[in-house]
Amino acid sequence: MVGQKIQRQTGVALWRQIADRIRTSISHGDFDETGMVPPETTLALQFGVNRHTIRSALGALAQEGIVRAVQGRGTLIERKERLSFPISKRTRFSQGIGDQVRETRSVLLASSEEPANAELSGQLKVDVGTKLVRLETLGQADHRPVSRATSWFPADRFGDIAEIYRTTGSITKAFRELGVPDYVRVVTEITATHADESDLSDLQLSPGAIVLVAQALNADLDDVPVQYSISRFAADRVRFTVEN
Amino acid sequence: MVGQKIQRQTGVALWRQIADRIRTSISHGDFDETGMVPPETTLALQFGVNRHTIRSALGALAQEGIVRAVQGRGTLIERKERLSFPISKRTRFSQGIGDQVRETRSVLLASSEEPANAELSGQLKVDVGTKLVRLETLGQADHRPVSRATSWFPADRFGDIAEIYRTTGSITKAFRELGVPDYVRVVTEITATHADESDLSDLQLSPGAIVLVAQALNADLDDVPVQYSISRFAADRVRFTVEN
DNA sequence: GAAAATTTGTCCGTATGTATT
DNA sequence: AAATACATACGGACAAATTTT
Repeated sequence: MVGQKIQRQTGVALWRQIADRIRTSISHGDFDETGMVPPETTLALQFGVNRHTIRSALGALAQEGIVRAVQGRGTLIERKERLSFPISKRTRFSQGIGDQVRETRSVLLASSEEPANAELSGQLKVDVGTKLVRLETLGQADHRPVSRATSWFPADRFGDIAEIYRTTGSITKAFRELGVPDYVRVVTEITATHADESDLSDLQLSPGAIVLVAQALNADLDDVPVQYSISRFAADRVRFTVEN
Repeated sequence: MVGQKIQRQTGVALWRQIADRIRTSISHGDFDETGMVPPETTLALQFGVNRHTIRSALGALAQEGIVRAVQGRGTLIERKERLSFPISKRTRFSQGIGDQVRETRSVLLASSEEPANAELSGQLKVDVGTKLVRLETLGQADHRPVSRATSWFPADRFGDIAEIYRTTGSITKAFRELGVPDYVRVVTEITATHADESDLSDLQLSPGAIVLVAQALNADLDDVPVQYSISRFAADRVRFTVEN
């Protein structure tokens, strides 16, 4: 918690910087002994700001459901979560975090058909204009959203994948039904950026939050690309682990 | 460039959000045809803000050395960088990005000895209190800082690593001189957070920027841990790629 | 070369958000 | 709760430099 100073006049309000730092500390387990955030006056002293500013920060965290202020007692930590997502040859959403949460679920938000543009054709190794199925999905762990993904599949092989996914809630099962018994992760690209508007609503984030973006390519056992996806994770809820 | 809307009253100033988006577009190659950013009036219309707000955003990017405004002509793109860092069994700083830049260099910022705490002892598989060498290093590509790392090594095997690293500028070479001909990446954990004060100065970032944090464990060929490191990368300058 | 159009630079003022006291 | 100071964002107007016509 200590260490870095708060920056003024940077385009990022003090209350937001402090909220981000406290959120990180909570997910880091810094306050696990008491289960509470330090008193507002203590935080104000630590961060070198006025207590009002601390209250703005804690108010934002309360809005996110991370803390709950109780008059006379203090500010209780309601939730601290940072799921670990393994990235490997056999990366799958539900299996990877299955042992960290009670229930994982995938929800189909939307689906459509669209022609491959330059980027998609390059990734999936199809001609530009080839028909693709696009799925918009939401990954949940214990009823809380953790990832929002857009996936593309060649329509000739996987034209019905939306319907199968809707009923099974699993890409792996949908692939199996469509004649792909197994698939492997070819490459994953990881970047980070600020949350955009749809991240905010889909992942239930507060504005200014950070999202980890994973662009992944999956191929069948003959090395033919079957899925290209762009997944966005709430950075303060997940961590990627690459094991070699 | 299009897509997400700009968020108001979120604690993150509009000019900062816009600067982040333009920076991403530049590194994405969106303006490669002209080598210039669109005119301020065009951007103002696109983002739905006043031209002055666009000027604040472009001013921040000019401060970073990414663009340069020329009266009467437009705003020229000076530099577009997003280095790709491969993460694999044989991950090394200089080799991985060697083909993307002309020159890579590592600089030793500081070194010290310290006893292993609970976390470090768990990672390096040594007893708590075991003497470790800590190195603070800065990775540069073409004279621009890209990563800032803190590394720990067991002092019994690598007591002199600081001195050797200072002269060679390479962990790989230092290991070799100290009897470790080769080493492999065991695991890498990736998270993202806001830049802290030392990130800002070491990586020459503007406040509010995002850093990708990679916690890595390296082991020798007998699977004995030799290095645990926490590296911080400017998120808008790098991308991690995991190839399976 | 001259005029027009385009684009960045600077100035004024006003309203709102942020942070402190 | 209120007063104060500063940062942020907007709107308009004009100047200066460059490109286009």
